[in-house]
Amino acid sequence: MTAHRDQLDALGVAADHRQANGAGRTVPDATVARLALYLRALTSLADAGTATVSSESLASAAGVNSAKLRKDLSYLGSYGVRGVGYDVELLTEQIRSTLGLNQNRAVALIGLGHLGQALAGYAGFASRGFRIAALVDNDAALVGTFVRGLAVQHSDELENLVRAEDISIAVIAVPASVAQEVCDRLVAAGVTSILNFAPAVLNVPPHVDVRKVDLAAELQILSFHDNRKAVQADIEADAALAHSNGAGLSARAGQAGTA
Amino acid sequence: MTAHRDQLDALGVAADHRQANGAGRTVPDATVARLALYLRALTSLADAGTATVSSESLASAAGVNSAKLRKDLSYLGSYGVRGVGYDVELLTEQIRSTLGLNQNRAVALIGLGHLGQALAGYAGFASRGFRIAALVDNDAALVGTFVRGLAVQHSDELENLVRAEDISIAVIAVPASVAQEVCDRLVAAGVTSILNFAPAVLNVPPHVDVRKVDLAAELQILSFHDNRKAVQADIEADAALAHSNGAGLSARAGQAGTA
DNA sequence: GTATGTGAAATGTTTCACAGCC
DNA sequence: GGCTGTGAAACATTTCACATAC
Repeated sequence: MTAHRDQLDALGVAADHRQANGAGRTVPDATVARLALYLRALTSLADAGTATVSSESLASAAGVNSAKLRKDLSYLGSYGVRGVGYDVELLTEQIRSTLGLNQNRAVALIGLGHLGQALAGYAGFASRGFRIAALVDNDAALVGTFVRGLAVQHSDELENLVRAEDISIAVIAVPASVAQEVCDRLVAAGVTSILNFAPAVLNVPPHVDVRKVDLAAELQILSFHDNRKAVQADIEADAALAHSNGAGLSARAGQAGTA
Repeated sequence: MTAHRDQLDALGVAADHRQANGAGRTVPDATVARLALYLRALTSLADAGTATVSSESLASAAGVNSAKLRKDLSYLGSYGVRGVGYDVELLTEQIRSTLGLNQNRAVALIGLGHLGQALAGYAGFASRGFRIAALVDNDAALVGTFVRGLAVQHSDELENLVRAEDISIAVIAVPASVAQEVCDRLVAAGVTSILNFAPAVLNVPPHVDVRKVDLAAELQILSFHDNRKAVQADIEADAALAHSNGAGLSARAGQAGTA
């Protein structure tokens, strides 16, 4: 679990050189995660013909508060105009450049079950700076079929494809039982960033980044909050009851869903 | 292993609640997000026949460090035995109860495109405490078809289904353009927790929680770090070069930026 | 007047390190 | 001896509030 933080903080020498893309500072992780949101909001503003936007309205379009947005943008540099706001096009360009999206990065997608097919067809990838350059599966029935104009290749070809297309980012959408094996092969072939949809912990060397999306975990987190709301509602009902008739505890504490 | 700032709710919710457990403790959001991971790790330990586990090995199975794991578990109460470790079954039960998973919650899934189909078929939902109780789409070609044994209903039925099944959690997997409308209807029908896969910001009243999964945003975050690694590699190459022949800038790899 | 950019304060999270218990 | 549970320190993020610039 050596993390990025280490790499980010150990930049010392790097500072000067990185100004190639206009950003001289180190950008906090929490900020990086939101830049993608701002980008999406900016794109829809641009589509609507807006040329300039205030931190207040951009923040609301992205679903954050304006102080946070301004702080975030300040890490990229000073691209707003006081009393006016931000130029939509300029800011879009700055964020794209900070995220490294100006190179239309090639991405490999491993696993073409329903989820993989959904990912392959997801318009957002193409429109937001990524080109799916390789589709790989080990199911003979899928190999050779075309998904969005690209042929599915057999997994034997994985290493060749990664090298031929100079792919550094891969998406894993295979069953958990084979995720680590696929991961190892990707890393050996030169992939350095992985987005993992399999519900499994991937072990990788320190120079490789893994982000994971765990669908069931997301629901469980919601469940926690939902449960809390139900319990809270019960407590309030009890309080009201105690007030009105001096009685005590509700018998349904812990059983949710009544509200 | 890797962790950016832990990503768990980097793009997370707009909610700030704390739950009172049976004992009255509060569980931090960052901890809640990890409980789901621990649960998954515990389940596979149980399947492997392990009865007791140390914080060290559970942490490594879940991909976190052991101090964090112990701190997290301490918010639930004191369920370990010093010198020994944690009882797998007991701890599983405690986490399930904290997350409110002991009621097999009914979930509605709206949108049965590829992503929706993948979600409907995702075994993890059923096995991890959720029952998909309603499938809804507005495409006439899909209505009446069966997905995993459950009939797809027309979206006109949305409100009826939510009420009939007493659904409080919904998953939105529709195009961004109709996401807000679907969301409004869900909320009006009584849904209080939403997992949103559409790349759109949803506006909801304060009593409703939204978590979002933005697939393109995840890739963009990886892209940022990948880009940084490439730049770093350039810097090191330059340094080496400067050492060996006193020259300056490398033109290598084309990763650095946007001239 | 208006809206950005940013120090400083408040809040949240992770890590450390060790007392306490088996 | 080994491992949990937890205060306290270190670190990271968010919010506040206002000086600064247009």
